[in-house]
Amino acid sequence: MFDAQAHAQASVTAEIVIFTIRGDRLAVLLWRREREPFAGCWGLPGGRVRPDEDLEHAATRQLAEKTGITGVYLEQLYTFGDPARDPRGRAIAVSYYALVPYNRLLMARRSEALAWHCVDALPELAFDHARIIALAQQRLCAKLEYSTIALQFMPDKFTLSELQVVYEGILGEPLDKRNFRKRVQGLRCIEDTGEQFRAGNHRPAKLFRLKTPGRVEIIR
Amino acid sequence: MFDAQAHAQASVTAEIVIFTIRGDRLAVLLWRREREPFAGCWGLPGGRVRPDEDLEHAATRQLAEKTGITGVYLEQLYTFGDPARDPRGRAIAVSYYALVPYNRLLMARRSEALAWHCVDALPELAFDHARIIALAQQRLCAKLEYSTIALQFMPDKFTLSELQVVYEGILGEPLDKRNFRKRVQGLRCIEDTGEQFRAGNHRPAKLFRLKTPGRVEIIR
DNA sequence: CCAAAAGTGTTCGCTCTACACCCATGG
DNA sequence: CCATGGGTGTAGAGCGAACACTTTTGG
Repeated sequence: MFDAQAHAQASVTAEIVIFTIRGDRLAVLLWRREREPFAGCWGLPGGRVRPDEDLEHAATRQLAEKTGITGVYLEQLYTFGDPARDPRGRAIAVSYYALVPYNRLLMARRSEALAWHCVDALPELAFDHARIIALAQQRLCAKLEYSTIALQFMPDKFTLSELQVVYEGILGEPLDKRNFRKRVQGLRCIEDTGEQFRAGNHRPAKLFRLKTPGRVEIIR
Repeated sequence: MFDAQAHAQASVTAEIVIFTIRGDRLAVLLWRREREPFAGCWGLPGGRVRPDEDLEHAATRQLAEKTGITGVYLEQLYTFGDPARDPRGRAIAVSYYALVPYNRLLMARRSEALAWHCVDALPELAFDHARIIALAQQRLCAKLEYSTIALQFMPDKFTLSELQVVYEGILGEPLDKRNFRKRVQGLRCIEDTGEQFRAGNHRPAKLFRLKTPGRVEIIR
């Protein structure tokens, strides 16, 4: 192993920014800390990377252990290593972000300590987690423009109006319905299921599905 | 400090992919390893992050110590943490990439152990460094499209033809001269110095400079 | 028949692309 | 005067933005 004297070894954690669309707004799943430091404060779900574990595996595991969520889109975001970011000592945070379909808000592992917070009304956050969330939001917003990442928020079947709400929730601005439909149908990533969705006193909507569910395409 | 028993602490290194344009091709600066593992093999310049040092500081320092290069564009790339990536034990590599103007190929710290290698003719590389370089190249190529990052390869004064060679070297394909000039001048990031550059039996070229040297703009 | 959301095409302006010739200089 | 790279404009195509009415359903 390495010589621990010459260079202090660091604690490495995986921290996960878990996004969903709640109602019509982008939200993140936060975890209320019980222990010091920042006891009682909200922070990102996350924890130590195990000695023989890949970083992405650690992120997937933290996601599953803390929230019960599995099988969702996950991508590495950035690594934070300011020596002062953790008062206990040197801690490297490898951050990830995950996108959760909005029909999975009911978590397997319900907990008082977990709650969704709208990104434009966040509480005080532990460590540098506010900065991590801000960066994740920025990245997500940028990826909307040149990839099909937003489709990862959708359940198995969804309507085009629902998809439009997702785009609008992330971008924070309204989109033109006709142009939006032309664009997403032009991506050739979704297909009509033939089924319809009735919801109220109005014309039913066609239900669509992803052609290749897990896949995120780079476009343009 | 953290409990070192419960979770083994990891060695954290900063590894730097240093790009330049040599001739008309994209090249990376590699370092011939003297010690095991991978002795005699080429690898990325890099080394341990110090106990009280920010990650970006570590990358800047490694760059300066190993190559003498300072004051260049540097950006975090990705963090690699496969438990098997270093045969000595757990090692987290926070990778960065740097862009060096091509008139700085003469390094302050010349060394037999350092050499530029064209990205499409790389030798066998230590650890997972081939993968790191491939990712850096992909990122650089993507950033050409939506930012002014290529200007970071330019010296204080440069001609539009030189700039075009840089774009072509990164993209690996020829560009139309007139369209290229229209595009880069439309960015409003460079200005005519009024000076000229004479180089041979032909019309001299106008010299341009960056309006705001360190700045990289996101475009489109 | 009324309210509510679903669904659908066309026009215009702009941007991107393709393309060829004259200019300034050194030898 | 010849060779060499520097410098310049225009036309056509494709793409994105703006914009309003008809359809289907439940009550």
